[in-house]
Amino acid sequence: MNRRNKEDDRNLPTLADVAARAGVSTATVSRCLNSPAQVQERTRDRVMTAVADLGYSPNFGARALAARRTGTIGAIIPTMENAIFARALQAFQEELHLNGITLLVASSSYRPEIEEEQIRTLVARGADALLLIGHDRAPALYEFLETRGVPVLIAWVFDPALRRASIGFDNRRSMAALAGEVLGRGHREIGIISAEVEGNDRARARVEGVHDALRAHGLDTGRAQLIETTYSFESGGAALASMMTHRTRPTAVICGNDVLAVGALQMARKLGLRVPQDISITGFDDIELATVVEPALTTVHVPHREMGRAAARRLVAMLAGEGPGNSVCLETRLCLRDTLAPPARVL
Amino acid sequence: MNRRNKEDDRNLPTLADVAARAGVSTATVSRCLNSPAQVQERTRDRVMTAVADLGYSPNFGARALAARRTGTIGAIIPTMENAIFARALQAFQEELHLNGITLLVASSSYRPEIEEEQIRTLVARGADALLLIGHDRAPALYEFLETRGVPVLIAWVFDPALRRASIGFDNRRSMAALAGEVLGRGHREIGIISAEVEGNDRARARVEGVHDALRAHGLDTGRAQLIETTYSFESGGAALASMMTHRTRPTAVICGNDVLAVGALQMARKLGLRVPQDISITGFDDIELATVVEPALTTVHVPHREMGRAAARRLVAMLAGEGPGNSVCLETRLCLRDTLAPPARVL
DNA sequence: GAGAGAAATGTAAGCGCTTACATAATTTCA
DNA sequence: TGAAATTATGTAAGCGCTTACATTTCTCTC
Repeated sequence: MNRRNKEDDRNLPTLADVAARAGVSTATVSRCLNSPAQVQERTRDRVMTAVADLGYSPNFGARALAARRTGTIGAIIPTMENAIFARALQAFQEELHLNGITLLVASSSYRPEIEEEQIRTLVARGADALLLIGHDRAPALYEFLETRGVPVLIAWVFDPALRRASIGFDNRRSMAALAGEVLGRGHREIGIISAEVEGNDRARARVEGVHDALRAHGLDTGRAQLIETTYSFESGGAALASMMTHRTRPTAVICGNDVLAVGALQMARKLGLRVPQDISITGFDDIELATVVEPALTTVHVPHREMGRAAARRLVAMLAGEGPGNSVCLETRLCLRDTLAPPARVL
Repeated sequence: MNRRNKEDDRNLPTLADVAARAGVSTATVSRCLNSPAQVQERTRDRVMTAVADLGYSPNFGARALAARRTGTIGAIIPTMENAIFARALQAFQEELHLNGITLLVASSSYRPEIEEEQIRTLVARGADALLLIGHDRAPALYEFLETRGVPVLIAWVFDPALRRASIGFDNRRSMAALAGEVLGRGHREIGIISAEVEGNDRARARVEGVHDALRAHGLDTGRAQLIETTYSFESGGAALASMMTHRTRPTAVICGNDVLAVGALQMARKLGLRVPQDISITGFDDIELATVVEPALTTVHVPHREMGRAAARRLVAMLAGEGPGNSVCLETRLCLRDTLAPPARVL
């Protein structure tokens, strides 16, 4: 037996109330709401009037219980404060909405243990499917999702070697292309400022991309000074400052993302270095910031919005029973702007 | 009778399975999960072992139906692409998570009709409570929420005249303070670039704040040229360009938010105007962009994160049965940086 | 206009949990 | 030591929907 909270004594109308008022069975009302085409127009009108009169709105729990799905999809991203995730998430949500699906959101702050907890939480909260960022996570988690029958789509990465459904871009190849531009301009002393690679396959792939480019130029990967740091302007700045204290100062600093790059850019200025004459700096992502700073940042454009939209469509299809299908690789685009130039002739 | 999707033939363990395995009743299992203190330790251990062995996870619909609450709170914001909303939402979500509550997210794209639809959707999706931005919306919507018994908290604004629970800041007074600084430096030809005020009480209040300041200086409010536009760099730039074609060109342009201000700033540069020597520009919000642009933007700092966190706490309290309580007014802070200076002596 | 087939509607059995109330076990204390 | 008070557990009645299947009603076709 159920009682209602003392302060919640209202009695919301139920399907049965609507049915009674419209003079039909509850099944008919349910059909009016879920597959109107099945119901004769005259009947439907009567029912919809009753719905409106009563101010009826279906009970979510009951519906989810009976239908065995909730019409919600969960997304777990590192943080919404990062514009790229926020932007993709916005597109993702808009597209889900078009399909009558609601978005459950959680964030992991780049912490695997929090992400794991969030995955379990969202599943327990009835997420019919999940969008996750990157492949890196414990196999047990994938097993858990598998046994629960929750379809998962991995975004932000494209790695044909992994068989999971994913939609993203080739972090490694994109970064290699950018690094190729840097090396092609004659830079030999390279610094890399990366997000922490532990549990972050995107960051790792980008670093590897730089290494690929070095190798392609016949250079030793050990030659590039690598600093891993947290995601913020300050960290980017601090990393650059630290690099400049080294015996071999880099002539170009390749950053794992635009935020680190802008932080580095500002620090370079503060240190009296001219960009790009004294030092070149590159980013990754192409957030708005990249074109607002002076000089405009050379970076890699990632179609975040498109990725969010496509991810939503894919998940909807997966829920509709289509198999996971192939992984999708979106194209990135080099944005050669003003922070990259050949190194000064001097040494 | 229910059938499962053909491709979904798994049979997840239920409470009854756990109960059977642990040799207790379903009630005891339920208690172990929801109020463990009520169960003897020995029994609880046995139950938790069974839960782990079976990989049990409660069915969300059933739980929501029986408990008459979902443990989710919905938030509807204009857009996540705006860093200020993303940031507040991130803090909101983190705080909710601490309280075991999951976040449902929807966005309205600043469109009242979409917002209304989203409100109804989130309620139908079982949101136990709602966070909304601003007061402006149809009374029928508030009535709907009232009859459904869904607690609502309004964020981003503080208006003691309205009796709804809210947590925000005084947009009008904050902007009046900033505009006061502008006028105090001798500017008399003022331009205002605002977000569209229709259905946006924050934008309206900010414009009124500028008017307040004008009046306080004994000036006619009609004196300020007002352009309403959409939220983007481009719009801000276009608005500024348009203002500069007027017969009386403003010596200071007060923008409704930082994004418009940065857009205006870049356009000013493009037009060959020096900021702040030829023209002063101010923003509102203090997003990261404000300190990254050159010259750094004079603006109003809004404690977005704090607002998000406090909103979460408040809603949790409301769900716990505490009344709506008083509205909360957070303090903003003037950030006088480099885009504001006295007007050139020439005319 | 009878019979077959299609379309619309009704019947009722769960979905898997929570919790009021009943009952059993344990503790307390005079 | 036994009655009362306290604590732990069990019983079972829903929560409000969806949908398989049964039934009724309509539409053709010959």
